[in-house]
Amino acid sequence: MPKAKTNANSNQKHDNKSCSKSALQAAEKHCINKNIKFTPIRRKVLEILLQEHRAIGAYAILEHLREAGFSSQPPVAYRALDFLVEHGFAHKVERLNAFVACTHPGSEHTPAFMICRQCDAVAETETKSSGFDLSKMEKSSGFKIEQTVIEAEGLCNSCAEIEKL
Amino acid sequence: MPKAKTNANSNQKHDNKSCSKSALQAAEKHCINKNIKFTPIRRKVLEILLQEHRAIGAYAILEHLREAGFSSQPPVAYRALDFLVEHGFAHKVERLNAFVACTHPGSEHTPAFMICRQCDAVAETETKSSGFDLSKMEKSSGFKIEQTVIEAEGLCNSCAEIEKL
DNA sequence: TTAGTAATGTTATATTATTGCAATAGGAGA
DNA sequence: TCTCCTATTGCAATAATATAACATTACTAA
Repeated sequence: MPKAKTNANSNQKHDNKSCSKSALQAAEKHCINKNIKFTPIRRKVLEILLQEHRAIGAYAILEHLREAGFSSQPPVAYRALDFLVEHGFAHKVERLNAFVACTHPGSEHTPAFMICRQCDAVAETETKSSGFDLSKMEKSSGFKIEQTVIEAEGLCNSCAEIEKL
Repeated sequence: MPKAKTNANSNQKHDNKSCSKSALQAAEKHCINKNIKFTPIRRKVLEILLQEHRAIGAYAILEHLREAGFSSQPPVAYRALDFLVEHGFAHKVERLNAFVACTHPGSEHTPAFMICRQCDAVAETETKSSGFDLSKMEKSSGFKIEQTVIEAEGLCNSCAEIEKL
């Protein structure tokens, strides 16, 4: 994160508090069902991502952890993030070397991101519903796809409007 | 580049020497036409990428530069890479934090990459011919796409064959 | 020639990420 | 309960990637 912008998505009205609360509960439930451990650190990191509501770097997460009284050495954040990404509660945005909470965890999906270069908002969409057909690429190349990174950078709706003026 | 593998694409027979020579000449010609400066450093970095024939990190490039008698401070490599990427002679593979020579420079295109996790080969394809329809995503979201990162990770044809045995 | 711009050289430092090992916690079976 | 096993956490060090800032040189156009 080179530039630290104040408030991504400030245009969109959105109740982060309650949204993040229910997302945390959903994650908790999911972990109990799957018998995986949603430890305090992991929970806290997901909470941070949900509150932030945009992509943030591991070291920004560490700051939040320190403020919350957790240990704040880099591996703490990276291990929690690995866990969250592995289990689909968060994604890494490669273009930004940053992490974002998943907007529809639990279900298997191939995420695609739209990153606004102006306000840093990161919107997640389903790959399938965005006109991407990975199977086509697999068939024509013989390459066996296991994971994909699909990220578009540009201007979000609001910022594009502003730029027009 | 965490793992340093010996020889990506060792399966594919390919004459790197002559291929890179003609690619360099093409780049040279293109720069003359467009009146942009293809300086010795920039040329050398492109040559390194072409010879390598896979994605390599900036610091690996710096080693090659040092061996070739060029200055080898990080900015040297990053500036040359910025130039090459900006003018379409190379691409950055975000997933690997590494760079690769473009396989069809000159023409406007939106590249997509297929990265083999086994042999580190990186194959570039055209986004359009791979079943991606970015305009769909733009229309449905109102997001104005300026740049895209499309990278698939998995097993290349050869490595998938080997794994079957 | 000279002034302006682009490119390079160099030092330092920022940012992102991992390794390795010790300490601890929590669960499964004797 | 005890003990073993494994997963998690704590911590120190360092690796890997990338940029900032500024001096110097080279090229270019008036």
